[in-house]
Amino acid sequence: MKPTDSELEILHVLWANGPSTVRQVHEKLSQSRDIGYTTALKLMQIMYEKGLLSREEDSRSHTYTAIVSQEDTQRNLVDRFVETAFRGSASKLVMQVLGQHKASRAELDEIKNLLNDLNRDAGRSDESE
Amino acid sequence: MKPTDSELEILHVLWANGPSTVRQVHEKLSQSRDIGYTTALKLMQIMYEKGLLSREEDSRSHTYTAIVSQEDTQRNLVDRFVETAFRGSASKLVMQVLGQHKASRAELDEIKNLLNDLNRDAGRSDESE
DNA sequence: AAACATATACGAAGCTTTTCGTAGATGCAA
DNA sequence: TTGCATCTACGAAAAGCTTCGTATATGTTT
Repeated sequence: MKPTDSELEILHVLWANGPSTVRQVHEKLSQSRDIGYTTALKLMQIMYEKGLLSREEDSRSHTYTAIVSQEDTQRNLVDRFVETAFRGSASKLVMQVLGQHKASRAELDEIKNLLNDLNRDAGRSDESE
Repeated sequence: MKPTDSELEILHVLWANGPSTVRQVHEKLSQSRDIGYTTALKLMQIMYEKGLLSREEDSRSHTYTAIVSQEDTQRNLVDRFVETAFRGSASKLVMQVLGQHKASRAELDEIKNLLNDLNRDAGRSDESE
């Protein structure tokens, strides 16, 4: 189930802040763009119907929680994106991202470390061919 | 101008094969999914109106060409994607992609080389802060 | 020339996404 | 208890995407 861009905004708020009411989510969203309260409400209701969110009915308002995890969601999104935008070539995507976005040295080091591990694995499987 | 998923399919065909008629594009698309001829035609007409494609009117049919380059398009898509899916963190995206997709040793080496260059740059700008 | 194959143009239906207005319920305050 | 603030529910409009049917033009074949 692919969340839309608006739904993704809401998921990010819930992932960052944990279970929240519509009001809380709306306040966060308002910081970065113009959006009506009932718009946020409607979005979250739809996401509830879709099974993206769960909710607990408190006395007056509802508290919503993201059911889908950030990890799973991002993995799915990446899969689709690699497919549609890069015809399945993940390494092309990586090259593109690294080329056009700045990263701190710490981040680059982190990526390098991961890369070293992967390189060992690739080496192993290459030898077996 | 963000191409839709369907439009991206067509762009990929044109990028790979060069200027093509609707029939040629439709035949390529048919290999991977069910799509009517007039559907492909309509999509390409819309893309022409949007300025994504140019066309040359031959005697009987039209020959379409991608106006937007693959590089520019992918750069734009990556920008949007980093923003919406990873809240602007390009390195998170890279880590995610590297973790979940296999790459050959050659590809990994290529990425590593790029990374070394970037690391030098990051080092330089770090020192100036 | 008549019939046929194949091209484009066009309109429109069906769906999804985003947005908001309005109505009705409910807790709280005066 | 009456009214105010605030909540949910609901409907619906506007826009964009995808799809295809039908009409019409135009080469090609017989």
